[in-house]
Amino acid sequence: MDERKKKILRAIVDEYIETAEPVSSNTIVQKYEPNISSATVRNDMAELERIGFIEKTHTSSGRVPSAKGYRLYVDELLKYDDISVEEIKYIGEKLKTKVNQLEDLTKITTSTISEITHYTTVSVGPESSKQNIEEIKFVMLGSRMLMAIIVTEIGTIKETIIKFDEDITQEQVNTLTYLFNNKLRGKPLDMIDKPLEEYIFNELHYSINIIKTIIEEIQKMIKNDEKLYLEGRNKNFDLPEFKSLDVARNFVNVLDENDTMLDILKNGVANDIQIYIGDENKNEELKDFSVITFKHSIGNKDLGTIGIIGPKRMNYSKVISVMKYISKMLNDDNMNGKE
Amino acid sequence: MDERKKKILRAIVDEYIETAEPVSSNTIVQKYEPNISSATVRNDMAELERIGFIEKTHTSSGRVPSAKGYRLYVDELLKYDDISVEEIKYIGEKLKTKVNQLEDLTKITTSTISEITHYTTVSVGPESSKQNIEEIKFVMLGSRMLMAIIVTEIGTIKETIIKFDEDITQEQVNTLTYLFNNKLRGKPLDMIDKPLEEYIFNELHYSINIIKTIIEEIQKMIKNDEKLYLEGRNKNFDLPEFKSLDVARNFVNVLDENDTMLDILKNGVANDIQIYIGDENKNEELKDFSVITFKHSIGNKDLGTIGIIGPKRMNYSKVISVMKYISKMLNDDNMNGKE
DNA sequence: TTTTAGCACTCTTTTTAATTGACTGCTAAT
DNA sequence: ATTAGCAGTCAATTAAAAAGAGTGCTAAAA
Repeated sequence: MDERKKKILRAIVDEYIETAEPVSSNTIVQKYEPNISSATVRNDMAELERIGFIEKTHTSSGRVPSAKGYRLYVDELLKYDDISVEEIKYIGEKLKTKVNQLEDLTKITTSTISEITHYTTVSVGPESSKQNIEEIKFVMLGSRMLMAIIVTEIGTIKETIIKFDEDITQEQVNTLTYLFNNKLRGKPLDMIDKPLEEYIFNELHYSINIIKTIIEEIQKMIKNDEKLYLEGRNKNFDLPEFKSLDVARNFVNVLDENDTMLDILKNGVANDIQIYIGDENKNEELKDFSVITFKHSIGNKDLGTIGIIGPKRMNYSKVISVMKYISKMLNDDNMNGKE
Repeated sequence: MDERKKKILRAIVDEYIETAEPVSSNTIVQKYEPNISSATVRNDMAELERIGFIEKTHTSSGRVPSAKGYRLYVDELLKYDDISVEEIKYIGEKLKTKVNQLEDLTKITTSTISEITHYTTVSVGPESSKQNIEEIKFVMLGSRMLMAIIVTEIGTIKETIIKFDEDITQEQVNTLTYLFNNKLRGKPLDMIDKPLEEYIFNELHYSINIIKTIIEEIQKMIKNDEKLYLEGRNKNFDLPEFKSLDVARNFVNVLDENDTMLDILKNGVANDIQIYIGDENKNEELKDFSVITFKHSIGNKDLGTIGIIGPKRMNYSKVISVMKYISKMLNDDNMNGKE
């Protein structure tokens, strides 16, 4: 494929991303390649169509990129520096926000990306159950109520309120705290399970209900933690592809049964951007969308994975530029700043 | 206004709520009043229009209810028992869910209402800043990190993580705990303010930064608590009125600048249902919608306010029935069950 | 050999006109 | 007081015509 055809393909994708309308040979000449004639463009377009990079919607329409076309565009034709000074400033402001919790940073990052790219953005925090426990604290909030606080080795804090049907004493709480820490320090969160319940019960012979409740509530909290965080849900509704009821419905469905998105996000590879275009998504309902995921981190602390979902003609250049830039910022800040 | 006219008006509103189409005299005869002729209905409709309860969309169209018509319908023509056995069952199931936090109960109630009525539902918890403090606990999570836990007199628990730029000792934390409790027990949450900061500083002469940070973070948490909780945002999009771009846009806007909804919810009167039909809403953007709010409670514990927003032709009967029923359930449960 | 002007052809979109259908309001009869 | 029946109105639907935006191909020019 010669250089001119590549330029034309890029022009077609760029134009289609901008307008969502099939691109005609004339448009290419006027906006991208003023030195060749539309007939020449037409010849090249015929060839590009033959080898499968572009398609027609009907006999006499302009061309739209095919899945293969988008793929080539993303892999070879794209420069990732599509970010303005204003945007850099804005990102800087947002990332300055002081957060007390790693999760909050992920949320801020998520909403920043959504605001700049205008696409729906989802995220999950770092996988809770694999994190190692540094310390567990139990704080009595009443004779039948406890708060469990777990500090992990990477510094995240998880807490939950636990209520009992019977009284518990400070002394019991102290013993429980000692025993939990003794057994769990340095171990991953998913060590809090049924066998642990039996172990603790055998050691203490306290009311099995209290021990059971504690373990169950902590498990519930860990599971709750893996919830999808979602920002900019309705941003997409302005897009022309959402005039199709089918497309809109699929979109809403995919976000609702959030297992789908969770699966995709969990597939992320550390510090690597993954791009799934249309059919490349495993889920049938995503066939009209592209998903870009990025598992971000500070140093080697996993920060969870962010995913952007938009139409196949999403602005790949902008999205990927912003992701790369934010990732860089997070790591730079870490180098200069706080511990 | 005679009995027959009232029946016809009710029929028109009911029919319009169901179909969203102007109601013709023939429809009334066929579905509601088989023993009178359509000409008679037409005569009555002309009169109902003259006195302002119904309107035409054009010369030869059927009638739709006017704001005044809805008002009469809601005030006088409606029975509030529009709830099926399945729905009662479903509500029962949902309300059985064990919760550790009052806020979670509000969330469950909110989502239940949204699921049954198919309308977008919003809620706020009980006004935090007026709640009285029962106890404050500070738990050290590291030499520069603290968790503040506040238990209020009505039993809600609020907690936040606080990070410092300098070290703090367990002894300092103990003193702070004593001082905070001494000063604040029995006082409302909004007593945690600038004057308190000065008082504590004068007593202790600890690093002003630490004291300042603690107070600010707690204030931030309290403020955060007043966030709108929103369920079923896109339920409305299937309704025919949302085909109008203007209506859809207004709806999205109102929910986004959530101050509007917060204001409305805060206007609630304990255990009373408020209904705002179309123009009765203060906010211009709500002119095509109706909002129904209900400030619910268990015994005399305020549980916050729930609001339902839907088209003017919303199913008032169902919405209000469900609200009343849930309110009853909550209070009955409380009588029989747990403390 | 590559590029281009030009024209016929195709398909969609827009515009216009004609028809149908759902109502009401009124009049005259019951 | 009610109702049958019919003329009149407007919106919605259907049909037909015109306009417009493209392409592909051919033959000439570079």
